[in-house]
Amino acid sequence: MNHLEDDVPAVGAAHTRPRVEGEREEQILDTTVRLLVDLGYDRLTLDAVAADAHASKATLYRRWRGKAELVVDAVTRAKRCPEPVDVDSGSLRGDLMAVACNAGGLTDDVPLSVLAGLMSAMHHDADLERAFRERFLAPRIDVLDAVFERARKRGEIEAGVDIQLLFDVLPGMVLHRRLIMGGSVDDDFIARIIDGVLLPAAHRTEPVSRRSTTNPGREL
Amino acid sequence: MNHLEDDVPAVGAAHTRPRVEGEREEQILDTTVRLLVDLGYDRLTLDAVAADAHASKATLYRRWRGKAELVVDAVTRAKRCPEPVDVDSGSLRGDLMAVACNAGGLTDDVPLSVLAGLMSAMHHDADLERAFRERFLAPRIDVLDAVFERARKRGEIEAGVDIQLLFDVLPGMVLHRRLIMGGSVDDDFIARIIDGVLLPAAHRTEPVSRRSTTNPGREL
Amino acid sequence: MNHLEDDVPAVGAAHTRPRVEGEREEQILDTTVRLLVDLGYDRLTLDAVAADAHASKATLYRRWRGKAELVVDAVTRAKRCPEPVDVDSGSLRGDLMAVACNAGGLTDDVPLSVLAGLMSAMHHDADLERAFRERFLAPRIDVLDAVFERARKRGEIEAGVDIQLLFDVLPGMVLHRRLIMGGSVDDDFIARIIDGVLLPAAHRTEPVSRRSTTNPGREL
Amino acid sequence: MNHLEDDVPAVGAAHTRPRVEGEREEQILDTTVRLLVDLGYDRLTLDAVAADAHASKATLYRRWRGKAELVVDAVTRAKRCPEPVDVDSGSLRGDLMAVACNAGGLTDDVPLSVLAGLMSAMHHDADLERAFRERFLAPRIDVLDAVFERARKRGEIEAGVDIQLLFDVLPGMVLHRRLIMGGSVDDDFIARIIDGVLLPAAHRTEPVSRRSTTNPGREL
DNA sequence: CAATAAACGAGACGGTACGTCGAGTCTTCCT
DNA sequence: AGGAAGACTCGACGTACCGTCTCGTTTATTG
Repeated sequence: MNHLEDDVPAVGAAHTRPRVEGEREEQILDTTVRLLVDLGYDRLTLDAVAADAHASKATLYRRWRGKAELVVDAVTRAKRCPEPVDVDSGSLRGDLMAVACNAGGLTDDVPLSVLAGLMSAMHHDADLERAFRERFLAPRIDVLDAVFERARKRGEIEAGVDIQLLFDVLPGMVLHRRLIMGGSVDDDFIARIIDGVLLPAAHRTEPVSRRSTTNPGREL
Repeated sequence: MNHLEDDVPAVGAAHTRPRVEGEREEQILDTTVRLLVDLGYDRLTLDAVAADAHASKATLYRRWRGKAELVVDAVTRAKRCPEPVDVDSGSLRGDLMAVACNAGGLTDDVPLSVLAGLMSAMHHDADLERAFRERFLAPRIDVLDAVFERARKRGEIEAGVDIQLLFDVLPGMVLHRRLIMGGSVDDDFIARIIDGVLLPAAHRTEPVSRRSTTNPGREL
Repeated sequence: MNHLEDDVPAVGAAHTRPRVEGEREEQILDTTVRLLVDLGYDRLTLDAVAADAHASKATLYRRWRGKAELVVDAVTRAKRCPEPVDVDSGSLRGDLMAVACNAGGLTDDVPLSVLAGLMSAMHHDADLERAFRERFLAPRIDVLDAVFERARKRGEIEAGVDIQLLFDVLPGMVLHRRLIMGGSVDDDFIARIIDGVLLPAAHRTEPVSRRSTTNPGREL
Repeated sequence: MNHLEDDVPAVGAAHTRPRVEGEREEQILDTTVRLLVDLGYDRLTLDAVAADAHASKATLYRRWRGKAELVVDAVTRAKRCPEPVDVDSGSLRGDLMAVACNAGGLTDDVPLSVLAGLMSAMHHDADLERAFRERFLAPRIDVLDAVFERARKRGEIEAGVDIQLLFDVLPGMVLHRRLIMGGSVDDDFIARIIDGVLLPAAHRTEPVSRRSTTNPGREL
């Protein structure tokens, strides 16, 4: 799966006919995202993308390995699907709110519902999973990692706290609320997660004892 | 879609020929689960189920509206897919461990990968979503609700804590770890979630201050 | 295929519930003929017959071996499908007209279009072919044979004429006109066949010479 | 149903890949005819044709509306199903023998058994009937018409004789003998029809008297 | 006159073919 | 030279019908 790597330089583009270098590719990706929003992942067909983007299916398969890769690329690179941006607000809470609620964050509708469609495909397609991980996940992971690292340096995270564990809290809860429980996720819900779950876990002074599982008594 | 509703108990059962009432239906569901584990949701075909269960496709479509419904029913009712059981261990921690790690809990492989396959289908099929919600989700939600309610009565959950928020923590983080991050989830990971995130959020004595932010929005 | 033989005595029939003896059987056959006329042979389904006649499919298959046999029996025995009757009018021409144009003759619509449907099935089903031959064909052949035999005795058929050959003329031409050419067949057409083809062939005084096939000269 | 009309000649033909234009189509038709001979019309399945011709069912349904249309086209155009040829032998008898006994004539096995299978379908499908009539029937009718016309000009057909009536004699009697009576038809039988029935009807000098009937109807 | 066995309606079942649709590959034609 | 157009193979889909089967009921005949 090396199709997704060759990010064409987009050489100023032709004047009359939009070749598939850069400009043309974005049109296809935008079409894909638009159809994706309208139809959902599994009702999206490559024939529809081809017809709608006035592209040939051969062109699509020349650039992308298949539906899943195209969608990953579309969700990653399309104009309306911005990259997450890391903003140093000076506090862990502010950083998390910024990451989660800005464009490219967890409150966006498109990536989440697309995620649902890709999940099953990823399980059986290593290339797709790698592409998804590298192109969609990695930037988001990097941003969140940076946020937690800054917080650790600021002393906002207690010493014994496992940052890897904190990592799953925000995206995991949002995912569950949206995809499983079918609820809506807005900035307020994000704030409640941060204030009610994440920060308490980051701040806890006395580590919870793990003495016994069956009859731990009252103090845990 | 009322196929999933008519749960014919068929306790008396036929003596000679195993009609699809009860016994036969379970065979089909078990076959479905087996193929599901082997192939995954999207590589599962109804032709394969029919052939493997020595059933006719017509029979499958007579009972279930399609692949998604069959899978929901299979994951819900097949013998190897047990219902979650609520065990009162005497403590919130013990209850959560029991709920998450026992059969039918969050560490089972089958339901999670199936979940991934169903998610996209659910978005466009209200009947399927309802069936999934009522048959798969509801019992699990009920158990978790009961666990939290007992904990609240025991005083294990602080007064101002939003239990609805705590609800998403465990399944959400497991979901994220398994489906998005691709990690494995074992009892230890569950324990770390409970001890490191959930219980601190339930216990927190002083609400986290909200003064330290550069971009607080409207006092969120 | 012995189902078609047991022509039930129809013992006065019951008073309340119409068993499949005699009376009930005729209802089914009549339903069959009605649907046959409406739908044609290949669009007729046994489910439809069963539903329409308020009979069980099991009942149908208990009496008849399948669709083809049922249809043969229906066309043969239904009230609206009378047997051909042999009338001695005193002349070959009169007899032929009577046989062809009366009820049960060649101008009836039902048997001919049903014939079309049965033909292909007969080729691969010896039982069906036998049933068709014995029940539908035999009585018609017998009548026609009798007609020609009487004509021969009367001297209406020349000495050297092959009666077996004459036999095919009338039904064959009607069949061709109706099924292949798509034309309609009425009494006048029958008369033209008889007068223009059959009787000349029966009367011919000088047998046609068979000298040469490629260059026979003018006289043949 | 215009699939059967666009007879792409594709004389130039591709040099590398045999598209379905022309060459590929013929392969499918030949496969169809071969299976048709082996299995008969009603045991022929499009799945078998597709598998045997290494074609996709989608391709079959893209070109033909269904089994019946495919078969009509196959019987009409396949290499082993030649068109009837009109040979002027100099006499009516010679012409008829040539038409009936040569390739594409009435003694061929394929068309007749196929005919039986198509008949019922034609009754309910106007498109199919039209296609069959135009593609299969028309050339055969034309040839026979030409034969009779030449005979009329030669004076081999008496003045008052209805040629349209003569038309049905040969194919009708063959049809009846083959499909209904289940007999075999060889060149000798054809000759007997011609000599014993058709030519006497064409030659008759004195119209058959109509006085000898007890039930003459309205002077028919 | 009740008990019993046969025959019934209803309709689910396994099987097979149907006709449709989407994925991914390939060729032709056009710019 | 490279893209649009679209036909191709493959295979799963969901539907329809056939002929078989079981169920529970009704009927006609026995004990």
